Amino acid sequence: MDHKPLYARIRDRLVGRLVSGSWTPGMLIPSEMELARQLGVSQGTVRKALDLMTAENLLIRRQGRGTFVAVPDEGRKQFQFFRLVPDSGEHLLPESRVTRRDTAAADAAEAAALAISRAAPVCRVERLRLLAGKPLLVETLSVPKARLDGFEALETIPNNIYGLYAARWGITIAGATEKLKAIAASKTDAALLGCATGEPLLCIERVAVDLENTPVEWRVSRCLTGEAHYLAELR
Amino acid sequence: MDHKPLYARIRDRLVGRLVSGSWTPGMLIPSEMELARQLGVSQGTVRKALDLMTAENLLIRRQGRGTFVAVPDEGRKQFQFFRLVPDSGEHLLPESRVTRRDTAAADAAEAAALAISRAAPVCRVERLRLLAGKPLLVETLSVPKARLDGFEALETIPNNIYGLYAARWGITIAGATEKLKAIAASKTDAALLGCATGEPLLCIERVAVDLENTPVEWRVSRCLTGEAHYLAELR
DNA sequence: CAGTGGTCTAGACCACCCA
DNA sequence: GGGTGGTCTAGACCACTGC
Repeated sequence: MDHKPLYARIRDRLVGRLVSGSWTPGMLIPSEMELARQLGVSQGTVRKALDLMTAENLLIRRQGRGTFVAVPDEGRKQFQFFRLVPDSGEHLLPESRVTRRDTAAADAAEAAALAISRAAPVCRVERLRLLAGKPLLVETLSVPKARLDGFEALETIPNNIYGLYAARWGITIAGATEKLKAIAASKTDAALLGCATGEPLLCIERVAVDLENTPVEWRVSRCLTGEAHYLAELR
Repeated sequence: MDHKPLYARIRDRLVGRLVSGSWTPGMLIPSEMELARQLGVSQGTVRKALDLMTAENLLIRRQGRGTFVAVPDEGRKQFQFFRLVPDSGEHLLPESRVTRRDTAAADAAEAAALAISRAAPVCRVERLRLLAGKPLLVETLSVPKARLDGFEALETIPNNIYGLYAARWGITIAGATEKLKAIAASKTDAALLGCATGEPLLCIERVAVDLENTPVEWRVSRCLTGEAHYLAELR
Protein backbone atom coordinates (compact mmCIF):
# COMPACT_ATOMS: atom_id res chain seq x y z
CA MET A 1 0.00 0.00 0.00
CA ASP A 2 2.71 2.46 0.98
CA HIS A 3 4.86 1.26 -1.89
CA LYS A 4 4.74 4.56 -3.68
CA PRO A 5 8.16 5.54 -5.01
CA LEU A 6 10.32 7.54 -2.67
CA TYR A 7 10.16 10.69 -4.77
CA ALA A 8 6.34 10.55 -4.69
CA ARG A 9 6.36 10.27 -0.90
CA ILE A 10 8.78 13.19 -0.73
CA ARG A 11 6.39 15.15 -2.94
CA ASP A 12 3.52 14.35 -0.57
CA ARG A 13 5.54 15.53 2.42
CA LEU A 14 6.43 18.76 0.66
CA VAL A 15 2.80 19.32 -0.42
CA GLY A 16 2.06 18.89 3.28
CA ARG A 17 4.18 21.94 3.99
CA LEU A 18 2.01 23.89 1.55
CA VAL A 19 -1.25 22.58 3.02
CA SER A 20 -0.14 23.26 6.60
CA GLY A 21 0.89 26.76 5.65
CA SER A 22 4.50 26.41 6.74
CA TRP A 23 5.39 27.28 3.15
CA THR A 24 3.49 30.35 1.97
CA PRO A 25 2.95 31.71 -1.57
CA GLY A 26 5.91 33.58 -2.99
CA MET A 27 8.30 32.22 -0.37
CA LEU A 28 11.78 30.96 -1.22
CA ILE A 29 12.07 27.34 -0.11
CA PRO A 30 15.29 25.61 0.95
CA SER A 31 17.71 24.52 -1.76
CA GLU A 32 17.78 20.99 -3.16
CA MET A 33 20.88 20.16 -1.12
CA GLU A 34 19.32 21.45 2.10
CA LEU A 35 16.08 19.52 1.52
CA ALA A 36 18.05 16.39 0.69
CA ARG A 37 19.83 16.69 4.05
CA GLN A 38 16.59 17.40 5.94
CA LEU A 39 14.76 14.46 4.37
CA GLY A 40 17.64 12.02 4.28
CA VAL A 41 17.47 11.29 0.55
CA SER A 42 19.68 12.16 -2.39
CA GLN A 43 19.54 15.45 -4.24
CA GLY A 44 18.30 13.62 -7.34
CA THR A 45 15.25 12.30 -5.51
CA VAL A 46 14.43 15.75 -4.11
CA ARG A 47 14.80 17.12 -7.62
CA LYS A 48 12.31 14.62 -9.01
CA ALA A 49 9.79 15.60 -6.32
CA LEU A 50 10.35 19.31 -6.99
CA ASP A 51 10.00 18.76 -10.76
CA LEU A 52 6.68 17.01 -10.15
CA MET A 53 5.42 19.93 -8.09
CA THR A 54 6.67 22.39 -10.68
CA ALA A 55 4.66 20.52 -13.33
CA GLU A 56 1.64 20.87 -11.04
CA ASN A 57 2.12 24.64 -10.95
CA LEU A 58 2.79 24.53 -7.20
CA LEU A 59 6.40 25.72 -7.40
CA ILE A 60 8.44 27.96 -9.64
CA ARG A 61 12.14 27.24 -10.15
CA ARG A 62 14.59 29.90 -11.23
CA GLN A 63 18.12 29.03 -12.17
CA GLY A 64 20.59 30.89 -10.02
CA ARG A 65 17.82 32.14 -7.66
CA GLY A 66 16.16 29.18 -6.06
CA THR A 67 12.77 27.50 -5.84
CA PHE A 68 9.70 29.53 -4.90
CA VAL A 69 6.15 28.67 -3.86
CA ALA A 70 3.88 29.65 -6.75
CA VAL A 71 1.55 32.55 -6.06
CA PRO A 72 -1.89 31.86 -7.54
CA ASP A 73 -2.24 35.00 -9.65
CA GLU A 74 1.23 35.80 -10.80
CA GLY A 75 1.65 37.03 -14.33
CA ARG A 76 -0.16 34.81 -16.77
CA LYS A 77 -1.14 32.41 -14.05
CA GLN A 78 -4.00 34.79 -13.43
CA PHE A 79 -5.51 33.16 -16.47
CA GLN A 80 -4.73 29.60 -15.57
CA PHE A 81 -8.39 29.06 -14.83
CA PHE A 82 -9.86 31.69 -17.09
CA ARG A 83 -10.00 30.40 -20.63
CA LEU A 84 -12.38 32.91 -22.11
CA VAL A 85 -10.41 35.29 -24.31
CA PRO A 86 -11.46 38.10 -26.65
CA ASP A 87 -11.31 37.19 -30.34
CA SER A 88 -8.73 39.94 -30.70
CA GLY A 89 -6.38 37.76 -28.69
CA GLU A 90 -5.58 40.12 -25.81
CA HIS A 91 -5.80 38.60 -22.40
CA LEU A 92 -7.60 40.98 -20.08
CA LEU A 93 -9.18 40.29 -16.73
CA PRO A 94 -12.83 41.32 -16.57
CA GLU A 95 -14.28 43.59 -13.88
CA SER A 96 -17.01 42.16 -11.68
CA ARG A 97 -20.33 43.37 -10.33
CA VAL A 98 -22.11 41.28 -7.71
CA THR A 99 -25.81 40.97 -8.46
CA ARG A 100 -27.02 38.58 -5.78
CA ARG A 101 -25.83 36.76 -2.66
CA ASP A 102 -27.31 34.32 -0.22
CA THR A 103 -26.61 31.43 2.10
CA ALA A 104 -28.83 28.36 2.30
CA ALA A 105 -28.90 24.56 2.39
CA ALA A 106 -27.31 22.99 -0.67
CA ASP A 107 -29.60 22.01 -3.50
CA ALA A 108 -29.19 18.66 -5.24
CA ALA A 109 -26.82 19.93 -7.93
CA GLU A 110 -24.58 21.69 -5.40
CA ALA A 111 -24.48 18.72 -3.07
CA ALA A 112 -23.44 16.44 -5.92
CA ALA A 113 -20.83 18.80 -7.34
CA LEU A 114 -19.27 19.67 -3.98
CA ALA A 115 -19.60 16.17 -2.50
CA ILE A 116 -21.46 17.43 0.57
CA SER A 117 -24.83 16.57 2.09
CA ARG A 118 -28.12 18.24 1.18
CA ALA A 119 -28.38 19.69 4.66
CA ALA A 120 -24.99 21.43 4.55
CA PRO A 121 -25.15 25.20 4.10
CA VAL A 122 -23.57 26.80 1.04
CA CYS A 123 -22.79 30.44 0.26
CA ARG A 124 -23.80 31.67 -3.17
CA VAL A 125 -22.75 34.64 -5.24
CA GLU A 126 -24.10 35.70 -8.60
CA ARG A 127 -22.03 38.25 -10.45
CA LEU A 128 -21.85 39.95 -13.80
CA ARG A 129 -18.43 40.23 -15.39
CA LEU A 130 -17.58 42.88 -17.94
CA LEU A 131 -14.74 43.31 -20.37
CA ALA A 132 -13.95 46.87 -21.40
CA GLY A 133 -17.31 47.95 -20.02
CA LYS A 134 -19.31 45.41 -22.03
CA PRO A 135 -21.13 42.52 -20.33
CA LEU A 136 -19.28 39.27 -21.00
CA LEU A 137 -20.78 36.72 -18.68
CA VAL A 138 -22.93 36.12 -15.65
CA GLU A 139 -21.87 33.46 -13.20
CA THR A 140 -23.24 31.78 -10.12
CA LEU A 141 -20.80 30.26 -7.66
CA SER A 142 -21.40 28.14 -4.59
CA VAL A 143 -18.97 27.21 -1.83
CA PRO A 144 -19.52 25.04 1.25
CA LYS A 145 -19.86 27.28 4.29
CA ALA A 146 -18.14 24.67 6.43
CA ARG A 147 -15.01 24.94 4.36
CA LEU A 148 -14.95 28.73 3.87
CA ASP A 149 -16.54 30.02 7.04
CA GLY A 150 -17.04 33.77 6.98
CA PHE A 151 -17.48 33.88 3.22
CA GLU A 152 -21.06 35.00 3.63
CA ALA A 153 -19.95 37.98 5.74
CA LEU A 154 -17.41 39.32 3.24
CA GLU A 155 -18.09 42.93 2.40
CA THR A 156 -16.67 42.68 -1.09
CA ILE A 157 -15.93 39.80 -3.40
CA PRO A 158 -12.57 40.37 -5.07
CA ASN A 159 -12.21 39.95 -8.77
CA ASN A 160 -9.66 37.23 -8.32
CA ILE A 161 -11.42 34.96 -5.93
CA TYR A 162 -8.86 32.12 -5.88
CA GLY A 163 -6.31 34.50 -4.40
CA LEU A 164 -8.83 35.18 -1.62
CA TYR A 165 -9.27 31.48 -0.90
CA ALA A 166 -5.51 31.21 -0.51
CA ALA A 167 -5.05 34.34 1.61
CA ARG A 168 -8.06 33.98 3.90
CA TRP A 169 -8.47 30.22 4.25
CA GLY A 170 -5.13 28.86 3.07
CA ILE A 171 -6.86 26.90 0.32
CA THR A 172 -4.99 26.52 -2.97
CA ILE A 173 -7.08 25.76 -6.02
CA ALA A 174 -5.01 23.14 -7.81
CA GLY A 175 -7.30 22.14 -10.65
CA ALA A 176 -10.77 22.20 -12.11
CA THR A 177 -13.09 20.22 -14.33
CA GLU A 178 -15.25 22.11 -16.77
CA LYS A 179 -18.29 20.96 -18.73
CA LEU A 180 -19.38 23.16 -21.62
CA LYS A 181 -22.72 23.38 -23.34
CA ALA A 182 -24.55 25.81 -25.58
CA ILE A 183 -27.79 27.10 -24.05
CA ALA A 184 -30.41 29.72 -24.76
CA ALA A 185 -30.32 32.86 -22.60
CA SER A 186 -32.96 32.89 -19.87
CA LYS A 187 -34.99 36.02 -19.36
CA THR A 188 -33.02 37.06 -16.26
CA ASP A 189 -29.62 36.33 -17.80
CA ALA A 190 -30.58 38.22 -20.92
CA ALA A 191 -31.53 41.23 -18.82
CA LEU A 192 -28.18 41.19 -17.03
CA LEU A 193 -26.17 40.65 -20.19
CA GLY A 194 -28.15 43.09 -22.27
CA CYS A 195 -28.97 40.55 -24.96
CA ALA A 196 -32.12 38.98 -26.33
CA THR A 197 -33.89 36.15 -24.51
CA GLY A 198 -33.04 32.90 -26.28
CA GLU A 199 -29.68 34.17 -27.54
CA PRO A 200 -27.10 31.36 -27.62
CA LEU A 201 -24.78 31.43 -24.60
CA LEU A 202 -21.79 29.31 -23.75
CA CYS A 203 -22.50 27.62 -20.43
CA ILE A 204 -19.44 26.61 -18.41
CA GLU A 205 -19.97 24.44 -15.37
CA ARG A 206 -16.84 24.23 -13.25
CA VAL A 207 -15.89 22.25 -10.16
CA ALA A 208 -12.65 23.56 -8.64
CA VAL A 209 -10.61 21.32 -6.34
CA ASP A 210 -7.83 21.90 -3.82
CA LEU A 211 -4.44 20.23 -3.53
CA GLU A 212 -6.04 17.13 -2.08
CA ASN A 213 -8.59 16.95 -4.89
CA THR A 214 -11.51 17.90 -2.66
CA PRO A 215 -14.18 20.04 -4.35
CA VAL A 216 -14.09 23.62 -3.05
CA GLU A 217 -16.22 25.63 -5.43
CA TRP A 218 -18.97 25.04 -7.97
CA ARG A 219 -19.47 27.68 -10.60
CA VAL A 220 -21.82 28.03 -13.55
CA SER A 221 -21.02 30.77 -16.07
CA ARG A 222 -23.22 31.85 -18.97
CA CYS A 223 -21.11 33.68 -21.51
CA LEU A 224 -21.73 35.85 -24.54
CA THR A 225 -19.39 34.62 -27.24
CA GLY A 226 -20.01 37.24 -29.88
CA GLU A 227 -16.59 38.80 -29.40
CA ALA A 228 -14.84 36.20 -27.28
CA HIS A 229 -14.17 32.48 -27.30
CA TYR A 230 -13.14 29.68 -24.99
CA LEU A 231 -9.63 28.52 -25.79
CA ALA A 232 -8.46 24.93 -25.30
CA GLU A 233 -5.09 23.42 -26.10
CA LEU A 234 -5.05 19.67 -26.72
CA ARG A 235 -1.80 17.77 -26.58
CA MET B 1 20.89 28.97 -31.44
CA ASP B 2 21.68 25.27 -31.26
CA HIS B 3 22.33 25.36 -27.54
CA LYS B 4 19.36 23.22 -26.73
CA PRO B 5 20.12 20.66 -24.02
CA LEU B 6 21.46 17.35 -25.20
CA TYR B 7 18.35 15.41 -24.17
CA ALA B 8 16.18 17.80 -26.24
CA ARG B 9 18.36 17.26 -29.29
CA ILE B 10 18.16 13.51 -28.73
CA ARG B 11 14.37 13.87 -28.57
CA ASP B 12 14.39 15.73 -31.88
CA ARG B 13 16.48 13.02 -33.52
CA LEU B 14 14.14 10.32 -32.23
CA VAL B 15 11.07 12.30 -33.39
CA GLY B 16 12.85 12.34 -36.75
CA ARG B 17 12.66 8.56 -36.81
CA LEU B 18 8.89 8.84 -36.34
CA VAL B 19 8.53 11.51 -39.03
CA SER B 20 10.66 9.59 -41.51
CA GLY B 21 8.66 6.47 -40.85
CA SER B 22 11.61 4.35 -39.78
CA TRP B 23 9.72 3.86 -36.54
CA THR B 24 6.09 2.88 -37.17
CA PRO B 25 3.08 2.86 -34.81
CA GLY B 26 2.97 -0.11 -32.47
CA MET B 27 6.61 -1.00 -33.07
CA LEU B 28 9.00 -1.96 -30.29
CA ILE B 29 11.92 0.45 -30.32
CA PRO B 30 15.46 -0.36 -29.15
CA SER B 31 16.13 -0.44 -25.40
CA GLU B 32 17.55 2.54 -23.53
CA MET B 33 20.97 0.91 -23.40
CA GLU B 34 20.97 0.21 -27.13
CA LEU B 35 19.89 3.77 -28.00
CA ALA B 36 22.53 5.16 -25.64
CA ARG B 37 25.18 3.19 -27.53
CA GLN B 38 23.81 4.22 -30.94
CA LEU B 39 23.65 7.89 -30.04
CA GLY B 40 26.79 8.08 -27.97
CA VAL B 41 25.16 9.49 -24.82
CA SER B 42 24.42 8.05 -21.41
CA GLN B 43 21.37 5.98 -20.61
CA GLY B 44 20.09 8.77 -18.34
CA THR B 45 20.02 11.24 -21.19
CA VAL B 46 18.20 8.81 -23.47
CA ARG B 47 15.74 8.21 -20.65
CA LYS B 48 15.03 11.92 -20.31
CA ALA B 49 14.34 12.16 -24.07
CA LEU B 50 12.07 9.09 -23.95
CA ASP B 51 10.22 10.46 -20.91
CA LEU B 52 9.61 13.68 -22.84
CA MET B 53 8.19 11.78 -25.78
CA THR B 54 6.08 9.65 -23.47
CA ALA B 55 4.61 12.83 -21.98
CA GLU B 56 3.81 13.93 -25.54
CA ASN B 57 1.88 10.69 -26.13
CA LEU B 58 4.33 9.63 -28.83
CA LEU B 59 5.66 6.58 -26.99
CA ILE B 60 4.34 4.06 -24.51
CA ARG B 61 6.70 2.49 -22.00
CA ARG B 62 6.00 -0.83 -20.32
CA GLN B 63 8.11 -2.11 -17.51
CA GLY B 64 9.62 -5.45 -18.36
CA ARG B 65 8.48 -5.25 -22.01
CA GLY B 66 10.11 -2.28 -23.65
CA THR B 67 9.21 1.04 -25.26
CA PHE B 68 6.66 1.14 -28.08
CA VAL B 69 5.61 3.74 -30.64
CA ALA B 70 2.15 4.95 -29.64
CA VAL B 71 -0.73 3.89 -31.86
CA PRO B 72 -2.96 6.95 -32.50
CA ASP B 73 -6.22 5.24 -31.58
CA GLU B 74 -5.26 2.77 -28.93
CA GLY B 75 -7.64 2.32 -26.03
CA ARG B 76 -8.73 5.62 -24.61
CA LYS B 77 -6.36 7.52 -26.84
CA GLN B 78 -9.13 7.35 -29.40
CA PHE B 79 -10.63 10.17 -27.43
CA GLN B 80 -7.52 12.23 -27.03
CA PHE B 81 -8.94 14.72 -29.48
CA PHE B 82 -12.62 14.08 -29.00
CA ARG B 83 -13.79 15.90 -25.91
CA LEU B 84 -17.52 15.76 -26.50
CA VAL B 85 -19.01 13.22 -24.13
CA PRO B 86 -22.60 12.18 -23.37
CA ASP B 87 -23.93 13.55 -20.09
CA SER B 88 -24.33 9.95 -18.98
CA GLY B 89 -20.56 9.73 -18.89
CA GLU B 90 -19.99 6.86 -21.31
CA HIS B 91 -17.36 7.46 -23.91
CA LEU B 92 -18.62 6.24 -27.27
CA LEU B 93 -17.32 7.02 -30.71
CA PRO B 94 -19.99 8.44 -33.02
CA GLU B 95 -20.76 7.04 -36.46
CA SER B 96 -20.26 9.32 -39.43
CA ARG B 97 -22.20 10.13 -42.57
CA VAL B 98 -20.54 12.25 -45.24
CA THR B 99 -22.92 14.91 -46.57
CA ARG B 100 -20.70 16.89 -48.92
CA ARG B 101 -17.22 16.89 -50.42
CA ASP B 102 -15.28 19.14 -52.74
CA THR B 103 -11.84 20.44 -53.65
CA ALA B 104 -11.16 24.10 -54.38
CA ALA B 105 -8.83 27.02 -53.73
CA ALA B 106 -8.60 27.90 -50.04
CA ASP B 107 -10.86 30.64 -48.76
CA ALA B 108 -9.50 33.33 -46.46
CA ALA B 109 -10.34 31.48 -43.23
CA GLU B 110 -8.76 28.24 -44.44
CA ALA B 111 -5.63 29.97 -45.69
CA ALA B 112 -5.17 31.69 -42.33
CA ALA B 113 -5.86 28.58 -40.24
CA LEU B 114 -3.68 26.26 -42.31
CA ALA B 115 -0.94 28.81 -42.98
CA ILE B 116 -1.14 28.33 -46.77
CA SER B 117 -1.76 30.72 -49.64
CA ARG B 118 -5.16 31.62 -51.04
CA ALA B 119 -4.34 29.94 -54.33
CA ALA B 120 -3.48 26.57 -52.73
CA PRO B 121 -6.13 23.88 -53.21
CA VAL B 122 -7.84 22.35 -50.19
CA CYS B 123 -10.02 19.26 -49.87
CA ARG B 124 -13.21 19.66 -47.87
CA VAL B 125 -15.52 17.20 -46.23
CA GLU B 126 -18.77 17.91 -44.44
CA ARG B 127 -20.14 15.10 -42.36
CA LEU B 128 -22.86 14.40 -39.86
CA ARG B 129 -21.90 12.42 -36.78
CA LEU B 130 -24.41 10.45 -34.78
CA LEU B 131 -24.34 8.89 -31.35
CA ALA B 132 -26.60 5.90 -30.81
CA GLY B 133 -28.46 6.86 -33.99
CA LYS B 134 -29.13 10.44 -32.88
CA PRO B 135 -27.52 13.38 -34.67
CA LEU B 136 -24.82 14.88 -32.45
CA LEU B 137 -22.88 17.26 -34.62
CA VAL B 138 -22.14 18.38 -38.14
CA GLU B 139 -18.58 19.24 -39.01
CA THR B 140 -16.68 20.72 -41.92
CA LEU B 141 -13.03 19.86 -42.30
CA SER B 142 -10.42 21.21 -44.70
CA VAL B 143 -6.95 19.86 -45.44
CA PRO B 144 -4.30 21.19 -47.81
CA LYS B 145 -4.23 19.03 -50.95
CA ALA B 146 -0.49 19.52 -51.25
CA ARG B 147 0.05 17.84 -47.90
CA LEU B 148 -2.50 15.03 -48.25
CA ASP B 149 -2.53 14.35 -51.95
CA GLY B 150 -5.13 11.80 -52.94
CA PHE B 151 -7.48 12.76 -50.12
CA GLU B 152 -10.03 14.01 -52.65
CA ALA B 153 -10.07 10.61 -54.35
CA LEU B 154 -10.75 8.55 -51.24
CA GLU B 155 -13.81 6.41 -51.64
CA THR B 156 -14.71 6.48 -47.99
CA ILE B 157 -13.72 8.71 -45.12
CA PRO B 158 -13.03 6.58 -42.05
CA ASN B 159 -14.55 7.46 -38.75
CA ASN B 160 -11.16 7.90 -37.18
CA ILE B 161 -9.52 10.19 -39.61
CA TYR B 162 -6.27 10.80 -37.70
CA GLY B 163 -5.45 7.13 -38.02
CA LEU B 164 -5.83 7.54 -41.78
CA TYR B 165 -3.43 10.49 -41.86
CA ALA B 166 -0.88 8.31 -40.08
CA ALA B 167 -1.40 5.20 -42.20
CA ARG B 168 -1.69 6.83 -45.62
CA TRP B 169 0.57 9.88 -45.37
CA GLY B 170 2.71 9.15 -42.32
CA ILE B 171 1.42 12.27 -40.60
CA THR B 172 0.97 12.11 -36.84
CA ILE B 173 -1.43 14.61 -35.31
CA ALA B 174 0.41 15.74 -32.19
CA GLY B 175 -1.81 18.51 -30.90
CA ALA B 176 -4.66 20.87 -31.58
CA THR B 177 -5.98 24.28 -30.61
CA GLU B 178 -9.71 24.66 -30.17
CA LYS B 179 -11.83 27.80 -29.98
CA LEU B 180 -15.36 27.39 -28.66
CA LYS B 181 -18.36 29.61 -29.09
CA ALA B 182 -22.13 29.34 -28.76
CA ILE B 183 -23.96 30.01 -32.01
CA ALA B 184 -27.48 29.76 -33.38
CA ALA B 185 -28.18 26.85 -35.75
CA SER B 186 -28.28 27.86 -39.42
CA LYS B 187 -31.10 26.59 -41.57
CA THR B 188 -28.92 23.96 -43.25
CA ASP B 189 -27.30 22.76 -40.02
CA ALA B 190 -30.71 22.57 -38.38
CA ALA B 191 -31.95 20.39 -41.22
CA LEU B 192 -29.01 18.01 -40.87
CA LEU B 193 -29.22 17.87 -37.09
CA GLY B 194 -32.98 17.67 -36.96
CA CYS B 195 -33.35 20.65 -34.67
CA ALA B 196 -34.96 24.06 -34.92
CA THR B 197 -33.28 26.90 -36.79
CA GLY B 198 -31.75 29.23 -34.22
CA GLU B 199 -31.27 26.46 -31.65
CA PRO B 200 -28.08 27.09 -29.61
CA LEU B 201 -25.16 24.97 -30.84
CA LEU B 202 -21.64 24.60 -29.48
CA CYS B 203 -19.25 25.63 -32.24
CA ILE B 204 -15.77 24.12 -32.03
CA GLU B 205 -13.13 25.46 -34.37
CA ARG B 206 -10.04 23.27 -34.35
CA VAL B 207 -6.62 23.55 -35.96
CA ALA B 208 -4.73 20.25 -35.71
CA VAL B 209 -0.93 20.24 -36.05
CA ASP B 210 1.68 17.57 -36.73
CA LEU B 211 4.83 16.70 -34.80
CA GLU B 212 6.58 19.74 -36.19
CA ASN B 213 3.70 22.02 -35.25
CA THR B 214 2.62 22.62 -38.84
CA PRO B 215 -1.17 22.96 -39.34
CA VAL B 216 -2.59 19.89 -41.09
CA GLU B 217 -6.34 20.16 -40.70
CA TRP B 218 -8.94 22.81 -39.99
CA ARG B 219 -12.25 21.65 -38.65
CA VAL B 220 -15.40 23.45 -37.57
CA SER B 221 -17.98 21.41 -35.64
CA ARG B 222 -21.47 22.53 -34.70
CA CYS B 223 -22.74 20.36 -31.84
CA LEU B 224 -26.06 19.71 -30.17
CA THR B 225 -25.39 19.80 -26.44
CA GLY B 226 -28.76 18.74 -25.17
CA GLU B 227 -27.48 15.36 -24.05
CA ALA B 228 -23.74 15.83 -24.29
CA HIS B 229 -21.07 18.27 -23.15
CA TYR B 230 -17.51 19.29 -23.92
CA LEU B 231 -15.19 18.20 -21.12
CA ALA B 232 -12.07 20.14 -20.14
CA GLU B 233 -9.61 19.39 -17.36
CA LEU B 234 -7.65 22.36 -16.04
CA ARG B 235 -4.47 21.79 -14.04
C1' DC C 1 32.77 35.20 -5.95
C1' DA C 2 29.67 31.64 -3.80
C1' DG C 3 25.29 29.55 -4.25
C1' DT C 4 21.50 28.10 -7.00
C1' DG C 5 19.13 25.19 -10.33
C1' DG C 6 20.05 22.68 -15.03
C1' DT C 7 22.43 19.06 -17.39
C1' DC C 8 24.97 14.90 -17.92
C1' DT C 9 27.13 10.77 -16.56
C1' DA C 10 27.81 6.18 -14.28
C1' DG C 11 26.40 2.56 -11.81
C1' DA C 12 23.47 0.11 -8.38
C1' DC C 13 19.29 -2.35 -7.20
C1' DC C 14 14.38 -3.39 -7.92
C1' DA C 15 9.88 -5.04 -10.19
C1' DC C 16 8.14 -6.85 -14.04
C1' DC C 17 7.69 -9.78 -18.26
C1' DC C 18 8.51 -13.68 -21.04
C1' DA C 19 10.61 -17.78 -22.76
C1' DG D 1 17.25 -16.40 -16.12
C1' DG D 2 18.10 -12.63 -18.83
C1' DG D 3 16.34 -8.39 -20.45
C1' DT D 4 13.39 -4.40 -19.83
C1' DG D 5 11.99 -0.11 -17.73
C1' DG D 6 11.61 2.24 -12.80
C1' DT D 7 14.01 4.07 -8.92
C1' DC D 8 17.76 5.88 -6.33
C1' DT D 9 22.27 7.48 -5.52
C1' DA D 10 26.65 10.16 -6.14
C1' DG D 11 29.35 13.32 -8.26
C1' DA D 12 30.83 16.34 -12.12
C1' DC D 13 30.38 20.47 -14.81
C1' DC D 14 27.65 24.43 -16.67
C1' DA D 15 24.72 28.83 -16.68
C1' DC D 16 22.63 32.07 -14.20
C1' DT D 17 21.96 35.20 -10.19
C1' DG D 18 23.26 38.43 -6.71
C1' DC D 19 26.64 40.40 -3.77
